[in-house]
Amino acid sequence: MIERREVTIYDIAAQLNVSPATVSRGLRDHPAISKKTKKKILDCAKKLGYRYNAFASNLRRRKSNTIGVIVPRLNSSFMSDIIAGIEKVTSESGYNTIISQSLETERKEIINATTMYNNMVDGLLISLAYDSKSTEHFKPFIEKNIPVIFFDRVRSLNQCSTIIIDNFKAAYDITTHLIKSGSRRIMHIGGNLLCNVYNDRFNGYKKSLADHHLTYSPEYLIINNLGSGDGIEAAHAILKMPVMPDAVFVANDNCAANCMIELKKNGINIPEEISFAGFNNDSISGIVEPNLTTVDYQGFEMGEVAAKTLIDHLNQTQDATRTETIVLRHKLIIRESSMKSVPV
Amino acid sequence: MIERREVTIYDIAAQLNVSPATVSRGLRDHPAISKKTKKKILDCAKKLGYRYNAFASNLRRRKSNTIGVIVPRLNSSFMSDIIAGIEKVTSESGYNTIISQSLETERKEIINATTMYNNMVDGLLISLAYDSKSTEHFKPFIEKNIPVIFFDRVRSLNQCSTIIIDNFKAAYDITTHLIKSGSRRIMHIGGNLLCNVYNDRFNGYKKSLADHHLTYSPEYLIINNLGSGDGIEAAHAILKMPVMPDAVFVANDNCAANCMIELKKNGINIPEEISFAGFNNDSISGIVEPNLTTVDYQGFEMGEVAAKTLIDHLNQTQDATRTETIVLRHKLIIRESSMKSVPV
DNA sequence: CTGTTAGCGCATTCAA
DNA sequence: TTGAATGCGCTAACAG
Repeated sequence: MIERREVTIYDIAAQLNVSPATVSRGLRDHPAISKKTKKKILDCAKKLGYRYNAFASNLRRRKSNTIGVIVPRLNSSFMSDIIAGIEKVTSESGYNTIISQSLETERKEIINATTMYNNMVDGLLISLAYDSKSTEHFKPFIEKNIPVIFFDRVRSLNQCSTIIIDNFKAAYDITTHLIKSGSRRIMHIGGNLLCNVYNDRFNGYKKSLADHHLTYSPEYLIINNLGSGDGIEAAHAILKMPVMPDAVFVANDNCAANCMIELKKNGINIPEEISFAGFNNDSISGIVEPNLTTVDYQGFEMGEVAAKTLIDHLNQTQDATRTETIVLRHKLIIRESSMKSVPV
Repeated sequence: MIERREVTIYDIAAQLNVSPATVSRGLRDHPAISKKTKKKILDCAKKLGYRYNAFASNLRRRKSNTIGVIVPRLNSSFMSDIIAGIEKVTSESGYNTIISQSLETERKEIINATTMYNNMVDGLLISLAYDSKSTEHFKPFIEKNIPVIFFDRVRSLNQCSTIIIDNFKAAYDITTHLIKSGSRRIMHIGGNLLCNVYNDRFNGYKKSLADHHLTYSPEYLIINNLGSGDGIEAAHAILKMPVMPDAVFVANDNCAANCMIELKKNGINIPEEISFAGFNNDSISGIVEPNLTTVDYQGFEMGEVAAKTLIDHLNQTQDATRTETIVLRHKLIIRESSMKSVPV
């Protein structure tokens, strides 16, 4: 592999008998350069096969013009929407975006955060890993005044804004809906309670039970990773219960759908015997039969808002310490899986 | 915002009365540095709040230690698996990974490729956008001897390896299966035929028809974007046909499931009246009723193989021009959606 | 095992 | 409107 030196602004400058400074300015469309020289420079750059060296520029300017994004996984349509929303805003504002996934482990989250720190992202958008407990890895950012914004899976941290939905209320409402539809023994399948999202959903569920004079029973609680397999396992656990629940509120659609299907396969009538409700309005919720009652919230919008908030922080040279919590709206989608024929 | 100078290896060197070179080496765990000095350096670095400046290093070394990945969308579980596979391999080999999505447009693909080029990725892994026709944006990489590897959605290009599955054969086999199960009027819903993946599937389908003495009829072909909505639209198109097909082979599961459900809602019996087959073995295929016959191929493995191939290219200083085409295995998953009760 | 030295390519201040 | 000069922070010869 022949390692030739890169074509630089010096090469262009030499060709054109101008100074490197002029070339630098011309390339970046600086106002104080005449149209004519600008054109000459651009043409020559193309001719020589010049490529802009982002490292040199970043090193010199001590910033990267890049926003870092860390998410637990990229594989849900919800996350993908969020990222599309983020990218829309950042690219419109002239930022690059680098994305990485923690695969739900704190270990990888820390590595990713460190890499981003060393690559001098101008700001960080993050949705936390399942088992992420520490916030140490964000300290360096905060100390250097690099804004960190949490979305969806958040942790409260001074100096950090957060973008969320009202998981408590959504869970409260969906549980209430199940109760109003005639269910009394309502079970919950949730995720790790260290995670705000699942903790809030769990608490909303409990509160609704309490407000409707139903006793919460820990036997009707399953905490798992909310994957497809977990849904199937949960179904078998339910089948073995001495008294089965008459409704299940699951903290995500994928797990809910898998659990429901497995129960159906085992002869349970949905929703007559057991009603179901999920969360996220994944496309699967409209495919599974009966269609799944769920909570809809807009990932794309969440991404946009997170990115906008970050860019606002970046632009306000002062008052960068202001912290906000933005709560986006959600809505209940009632479908057949929770429509018991039994009247209230 | 107070802009203080960064803590550098010089600061550490000064504190410790050693040379910057020693610090540089100590930090990077160079073998020729005594344990003791190494420890001193690490401690001091921590004390001063030193951060490694990746730009300076990259600038100096003229490489980034980073692999770029461009995919059409991040939102399928299949893509997410691929990326997880890629990340596994690259991170084990000490590379960073930057991911971006083209959102199925050539425009964004070009922008992303250029950004990666300017950020001096050491190699590029790419799955093409739906409407990507040009290959101009890869030329600069090839000229600079930066390996570009295509996976799944590929285009043949000198100097570029490709990782694919045998879409032709998979489609051929699945069509043959539909025929053997008693279907005669087999329809195909596919994606943009500019894309190898969809083109091959279409041709495999046609070939199987021909080999089994069935005539291919363009009226039984729908080309769309294979989204959920497209599946529903296709269902309505089918309902309006003077003679409905008795089987549909769809180029992805999501579209297939949506189409099938919509037909069911309109009173069509699946698979008795119309059999269905999809592609990808998405989780949706095991949820929809009847479960969807499909083609399984391992995204994770594809990601791993793509990344390994790339890293091989990077490591072989010579013979970097060798190009390979790797075909991964796939397998048919036969489920109820294609099990007509009608015997052959 | 450690130090000296000289850039990597660009942006920016100051001067013209 | 342009040029000269300097340094961002690190690494890799080469020389001890």
